[in-house]
Amino acid sequence: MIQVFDNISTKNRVKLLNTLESHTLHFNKNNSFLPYISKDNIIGIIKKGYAQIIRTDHNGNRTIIEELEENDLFGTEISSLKNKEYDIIAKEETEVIIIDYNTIINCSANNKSFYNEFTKNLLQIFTTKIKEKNERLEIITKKTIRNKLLEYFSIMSKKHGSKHIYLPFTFTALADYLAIDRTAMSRELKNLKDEGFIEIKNKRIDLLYDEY
Amino acid sequence: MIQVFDNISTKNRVKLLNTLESHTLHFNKNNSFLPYISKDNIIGIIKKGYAQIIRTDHNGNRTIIEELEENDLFGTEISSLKNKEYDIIAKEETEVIIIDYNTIINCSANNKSFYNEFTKNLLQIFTTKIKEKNERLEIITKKTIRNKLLEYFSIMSKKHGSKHIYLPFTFTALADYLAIDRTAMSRELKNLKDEGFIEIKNKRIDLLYDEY
DNA sequence: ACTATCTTGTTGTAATTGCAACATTTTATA
DNA sequence: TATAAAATGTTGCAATTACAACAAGATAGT
Repeated sequence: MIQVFDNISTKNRVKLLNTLESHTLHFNKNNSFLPYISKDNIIGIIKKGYAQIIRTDHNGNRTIIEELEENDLFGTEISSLKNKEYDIIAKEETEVIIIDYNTIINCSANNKSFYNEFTKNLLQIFTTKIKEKNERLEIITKKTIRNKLLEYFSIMSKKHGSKHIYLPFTFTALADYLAIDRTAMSRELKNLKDEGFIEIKNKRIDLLYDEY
Repeated sequence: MIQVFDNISTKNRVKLLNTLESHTLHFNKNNSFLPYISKDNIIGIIKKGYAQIIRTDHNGNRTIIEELEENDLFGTEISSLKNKEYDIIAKEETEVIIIDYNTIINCSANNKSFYNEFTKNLLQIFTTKIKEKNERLEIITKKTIRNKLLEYFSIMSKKHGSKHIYLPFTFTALADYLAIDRTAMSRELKNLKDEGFIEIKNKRIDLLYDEY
């Protein structure tokens, strides 16, 4: 997977960050980014450390929306950043690079290769993000829990070319991803097992059918 | 809203399209694009005309996913293009520019301003797309029809700074957008009216509450 | 202006789902 | 390793929702 600074030398990275008038913030464990990010239209890059985008709904339930590791990018969920439900929390000592999105767009460094590499990298990262969101929409727009699960299985199965699906996260997180109640999902998974469509061993789901 | 060829002169546009080894396809009314697009990893631009991305579900119900007008872009819903449920249909005489996505990324025209403008335009278009998808996810992940509607109203209201919302499409299309049954939505809209939360006049919805 | 097609509103009903409450197990962390 | 926190599985039940089947109104195409 492409990352923001791919094909940009360490030396040029410094030049790039100067050109883009970036600044770096430091956060200690469990500190929130948001109070220190004034503008909404920014891109953040995790320079070092590890953070999480957290959402707290009106019932007080907290969900991890995204895990941010070194070189990961945040801020494209732009409409979300000013949304009071969201917060970004450093889970360890973390350094963050903040760049004004308008500077990226209006910057006149078109003749610098490091700048053009950077925008190309962004382009690819964004393309991937769009694909991921399409995928999730594809799944969530199915009307029943069963069909959401089957669509999810189908996509995962195609992606890895296998009928053995290894859940990349917990079942609780899967329910969040599918935007359904965890216990209702649990019930439906049991139904699928009982009807002989799937088998579940820990985080591995085996598909026992050919097509759906 | 930014378009793909903004800030690129007609002359440079020709150079750009050569550099990117693009080719142009012509379609008559009601013709499908897909049989003529071999690769999956492409970007299409509507040069002239008008087309629709259509989805046909397993029940045979057809939904318009997106309307494509001059200079509009398709193909970022990349995972969708090879999905058999989807089709793109010319609704009138239409010309389409096809560009291999890999050519855009691997192209070595970094020194050409028209190329850099183009990638910057793409960047902005993609950012907008990501925002739109986030917005929809934000809405669809709400658990009840009522909350989906209220979230939609809230976003539309903020976006236009008004409590008068003008539906940009039909109620049928709104139900599709929210991924809910149309008649169930209709019932819930009636409830919201009866409880004094909203008023509806044609395609205009007035919000009678302050916050939700 | 006529006709076919699309949109909208309504209602009954069965099926699906969210929620609450709980017991267990697993995983983190002091 | 002890203890707290998070994940999992289960079940009953009330609330929500999809679906089917209409009727009536609006819109578009010829």
